[in-house]
Order: sequence, then C-alpha cells, then structure tokens
Amino acid sequence: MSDNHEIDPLLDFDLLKKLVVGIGEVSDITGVPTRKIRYWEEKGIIESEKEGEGTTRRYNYINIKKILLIQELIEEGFTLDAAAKKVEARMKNINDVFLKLANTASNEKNNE
DNA sequence: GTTCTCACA
DNA sequence: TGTGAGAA
Repeated sequence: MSDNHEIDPLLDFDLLKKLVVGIGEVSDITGVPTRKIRYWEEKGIIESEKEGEGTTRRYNYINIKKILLIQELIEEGFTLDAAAKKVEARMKNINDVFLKLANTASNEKNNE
C-alpha cells in the first residue's frame, strides 16, 4: 500500500488510454463475475475489443465505466435492458454536451 | 489465465 | 437474469 498517485485519472488521458485490461482484471475491480460480463456482452449490452489474434477480451476505461454504471442500476432494481438503455443514453448525452463545448470553443477562436 | 457450450434455477 | 461445470 505504497502507491499514492497524486494524479487525477480523470484528467490524465494517457493513463486512461493505457487502462486496457482483461476480463479477469475487470471482474476483480468491478466485482462483477467474469461470466456475468460475458453474459452481458452476449446480450449486446456491452462491447469488448478483441486484441489482435488472440480471442481474449480487452476492456478500456469506457467499457469498465459502462459495466460499473449498469451494475449500479441493476442493484437499484432496473432490469438489464433498462439499465443498459439508461447508461447508453447518459453517455451519449455527456458526449453531445462536450461536443457542443468543443464547437463553442472553436467558434470563439475563429471569431477573433 | 482465457474461451465456449449445455444445462439449470 | 445469472450460474455451474466440463472441455479445450
């Protein structure tokens, strides 16, 4: 217990992009059993990336986030489909907002 | 460690 | 909706 990162993962995009782990790690971190994760993926609720020639699933931080969010919603009583739908909508909305912010920023830049 | 499939609750 | 077990 000597790893005291003073960095904020949410602001370190390089770190975020390096956070691509196997299903075992994801299961370990999120507490969601590997079989559950595969089950969700089988249902089309989440997507994982197959790394190169291997068949093992790899998960980036977005997938992990998705798994965490869906798990929380399910624990709150939502069905799997409902939880997945909500998470999808939330992530899309967030993305849209940031795209608008990016456009606003570039517009102000061009305006000058 | 990972994958899949069949079966069961 | 999620798990157990067997096999590769």
